[in-house]
Amino acid sequence: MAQQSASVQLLEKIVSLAKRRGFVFQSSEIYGGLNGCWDYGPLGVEMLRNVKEAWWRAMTSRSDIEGLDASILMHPKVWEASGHVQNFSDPMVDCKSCKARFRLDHLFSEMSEKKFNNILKFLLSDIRLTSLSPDDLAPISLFTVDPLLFDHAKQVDYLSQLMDQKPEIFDLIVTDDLVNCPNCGTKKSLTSPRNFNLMFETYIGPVKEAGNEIYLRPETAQGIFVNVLNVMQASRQKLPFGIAQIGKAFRNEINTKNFLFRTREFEQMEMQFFVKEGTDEKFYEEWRDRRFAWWQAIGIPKERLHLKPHEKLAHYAKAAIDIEFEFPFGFGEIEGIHNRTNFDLTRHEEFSGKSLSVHDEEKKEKKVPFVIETSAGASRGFMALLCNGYEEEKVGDEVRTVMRLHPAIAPVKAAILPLVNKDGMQEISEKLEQDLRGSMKTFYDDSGAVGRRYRRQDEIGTPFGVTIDSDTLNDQTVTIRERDSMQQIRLPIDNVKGYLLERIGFPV
RNA sequence: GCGGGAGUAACUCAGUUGGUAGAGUGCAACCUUGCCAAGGUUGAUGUCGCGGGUUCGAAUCCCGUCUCCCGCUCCA
Repeated sequence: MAQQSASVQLLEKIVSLAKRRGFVFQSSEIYGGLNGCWDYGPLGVEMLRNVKEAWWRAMTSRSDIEGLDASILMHPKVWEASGHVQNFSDPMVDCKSCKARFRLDHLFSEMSEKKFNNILKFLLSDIRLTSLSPDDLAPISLFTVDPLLFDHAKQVDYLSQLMDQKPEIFDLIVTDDLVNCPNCGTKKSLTSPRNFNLMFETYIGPVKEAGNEIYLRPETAQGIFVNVLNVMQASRQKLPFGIAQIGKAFRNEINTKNFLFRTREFEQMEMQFFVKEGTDEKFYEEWRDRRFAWWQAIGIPKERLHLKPHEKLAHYAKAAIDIEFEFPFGFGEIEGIHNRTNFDLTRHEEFSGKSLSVHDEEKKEKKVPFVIETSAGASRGFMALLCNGYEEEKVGDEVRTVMRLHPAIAPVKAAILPLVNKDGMQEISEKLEQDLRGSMKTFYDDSGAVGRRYRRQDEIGTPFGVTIDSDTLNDQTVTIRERDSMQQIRLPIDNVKGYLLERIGFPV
């Protein structure tokens, strides 16, 4: 077997630690697991809650952002309006010979121009194409007649759409040898285009029958859009203002991958900021910078973050940029900032028949607001923080595994440790732990050597160790040992709570 | 979905031509220790991923299947 790369080993170490120490378990493990699904264990759930809490505070501590928690199941028309029914599915074809699978539009965009043009000619001339109307063919003939209108990408899109709707046309092209498998080159081996819908479908009500299909939301944003006027009126907000929401979303990915990074069920932290048209670009830049700074505030160094603008924009977006984190497998998106324009609200107006425009007092007109979206992955952010924090550090001749988490993010804030188990040190420690417990997540441990206990805490990212020793018995002071530096300071036991609370606060 | 690798204790992994399941770490208890995982004693933990098959007998051979990792593919 080829030697595993260091990055693979690193990810496996993190996964192993996550399991061993109770951050993340595989879903349904005793049944052999479920592909791409993970459970958060005792430490993981604390940490995930901290990530979400940090985000929630950063958002809703502002006077111009309100919170919301919309339901996962929504009216099916929402997903028609959002474009997911149409765009969230890709027509795919398989090669019956080599079993490779291709997206239909990729098939067209990657073939030679000559071959592509042959297909266009075929469509315009073949008399067997009875299901194609003159309207269907008009865009193609337009492209063919006028070279100025010849836009390859547009034609590819158009052809893909056409053949998605009328797969029998694609079959004819295959039969006539106008397209073969780009992978193995076999002729007449491609299947009809089939739709792969990435939305999870289920049924509302106990009876599974046509007409009551419903989707699990593939993104949380739409719950915000359909509620924009409710929130605005209830909270008496004016433009510009935002709505923040944290919740699960579901995508039936073809492949899951890379631990928590690509899963079918994931949690988003989204804030949609509604602005007047014309101010959208300013707010887009402002939120991009603010969000980029936030990830740094919760402990990710700038060097491990990238801002990556989208080259191809989604159907709804005017501008889009990803914040990427340097995972062991490479840079991957942890948040997207999009200028969604007025696309979503306008579409919901069309599909619902209800006005979603907002009255502008200054201009005396009603207009549909523009939307700047910040959409962060809670699960991905969680994983990024684990990967970022994990470090094997040389201390003397030994290796110390330490999880460098921001104190606000760390699942356990302080470990309370009697240096040894005698002279009443345990009793004092237990009393201190009781006292701190109401204010922060603590852990009491009196087993084995103190060094071992420190190291155990290092591995789960506990930022502080409070040790009760023989001096405590005389002068009521304790030592506080800091995780990253391993340095200790001495404090009166009565000041411990105040000191810790100050250090573990959430960044704003 | 295709191809490659893997799955044995909580973790990392041994396990010979098929013959009663192993190590290290960890965990628990007690002792020792008195500030950075290394001392002593004792102890617990296994559907050998799952399901079939071959066999007197399967962790081991065969078939199927699930999961994880890698590469394609996919990721509006």
